[in-house]
Amino acid sequence: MAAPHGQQGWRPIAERRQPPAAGWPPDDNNGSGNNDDDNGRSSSEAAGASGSRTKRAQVKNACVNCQRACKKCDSGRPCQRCVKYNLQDTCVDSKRKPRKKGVKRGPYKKRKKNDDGSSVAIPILQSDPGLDESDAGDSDADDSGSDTPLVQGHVASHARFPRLPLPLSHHPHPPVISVAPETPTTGLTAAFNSLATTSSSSMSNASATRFAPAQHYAGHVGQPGGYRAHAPAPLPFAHTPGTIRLPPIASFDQAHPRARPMPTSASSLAILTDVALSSHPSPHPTPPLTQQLPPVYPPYQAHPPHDPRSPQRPPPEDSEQLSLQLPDDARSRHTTTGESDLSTNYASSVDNDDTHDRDAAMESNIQRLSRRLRDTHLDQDSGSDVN
DNA sequence: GGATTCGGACGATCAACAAA
DNA sequence: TTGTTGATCGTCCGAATCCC
Repeated sequence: MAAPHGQQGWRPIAERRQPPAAGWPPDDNNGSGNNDDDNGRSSSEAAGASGSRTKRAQVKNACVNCQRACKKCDSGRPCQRCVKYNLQDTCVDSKRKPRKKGVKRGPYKKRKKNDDGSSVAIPILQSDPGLDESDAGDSDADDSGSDTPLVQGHVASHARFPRLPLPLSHHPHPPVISVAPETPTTGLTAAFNSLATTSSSSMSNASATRFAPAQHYAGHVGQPGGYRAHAPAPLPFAHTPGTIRLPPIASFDQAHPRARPMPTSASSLAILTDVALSSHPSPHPTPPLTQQLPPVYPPYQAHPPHDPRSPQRPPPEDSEQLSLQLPDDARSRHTTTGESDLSTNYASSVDNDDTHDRDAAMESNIQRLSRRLRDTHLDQDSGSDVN
C-alpha cells in the first residue's frame, strides 16, 4: 500500500522526484539501464538540480506489459523492460480508448480582462452557499443538482480500472470486480435500490442519503471498455469461487473523501449482505454464497482472461456462466455511440435478449440475497429500532 | 532480493466553452 | 475563429507486500 501522508517514508511529490541518497533508482529501473527518459536524460537529471520541478517524461504509448505493471516503458519495441523480462513477443503498444464526446461541462470560469489586455479566469459563484470557492466551477460530487455525473475529476486509475489482487498466474479463476454497469431503470437496479434503502435503514440518515444510483459509477468504473487487460470488465454480482469480490469502494472513498456514492449495485448488495451477516449471524446458517452461485466471468469473454505467463488455463466448465456473457461487439457498439448522457446504460447497449437473460439471472441472485438479508434482520433485529 | 501490487501524483490530449 | 478550461485517459513513481 502506498504510505499515507504523514507516515514515515512519505515525501511530497516534488520531493520524491529528488533522488534519495542511496538505493536510487529503486524497482525495475534499478540497474536496468532504462532509467532514461525519452530526451535521453536520466531521471535524477530530470528531477532538476536547480530545485525547480521538471516535468515527468512519459512515453506516448506504453506497451501492454509495462501498462499492466504500471512501470516505465520506452518507445522502443520491444521496450527495455520487456527485453529484461523476456517479454519481447508481447511487447506491443497498448490500445487507447477513444475519448468520450458530448460530455457536458457546465459553466466555465468567467474570464476577466486585465489592464495589460491579458485575460484571467475568475470563478463563477455557485448558488449553493455550502460550496467554497474551490468548488466553484468545479464539478464535485456535491454538485448533485447538475447534469454532470457525480463522479468527476481524477480518480486513481486503479479505482477506475481495478487491478487483480493476485498475479494472474495464481488465479485458478480470474477475479472479477463487481460494479454495476446498469442504470436504475432496469429491474435489477430497481430491486437493489429498494433493498439498499431497506438495508441501510439501520444506518444514519446521513449515510443513507448518500446512496447514489448506479449511473454515478457508470461513466467510470462501470463503463464498458475502460478496463485494463488484466482487470476484467465487471458483471454485476460476479464473484470468484471461494470469495465474493467487493467493488473498489475503498479506493473510491480515498479518491473522493467528500463524495461517497455507495454504488447501488449488486456488489453493494454483497457488501450489505456481508455486513449484515457478519454483524447479525443467522441462527439458520446457509451455505456459502459461492456454493450457491455459479462463477461468472466478465463480459466480452467466453473464457477467463488469458495470462501469457500461465498458458494452461482450463476453460470454464460450467456452461451456464457463458449464458451471461455479452456479445463481442457490445463494447464497440457502446463506445461508438457518442452518447452524451452518462445515464446511457450499459444494458441498453447490448441486445435486449442478452440483457434480459442477464437481468433475469442477476435478479434471481438479488432476490435470493434480499431474502437472506431480510430474514437475518428479522431474526436478529426483532424489537430493535431499525429506523 | 526480486517480483508484484496498488494508491495516487502527474502528464497529455482534446472537446466544450467563452471571448473576440 | 481562436484561445482557454477542465474532463478524461494514460503513465509510472515508490511504498508495501508477496514469494521464491
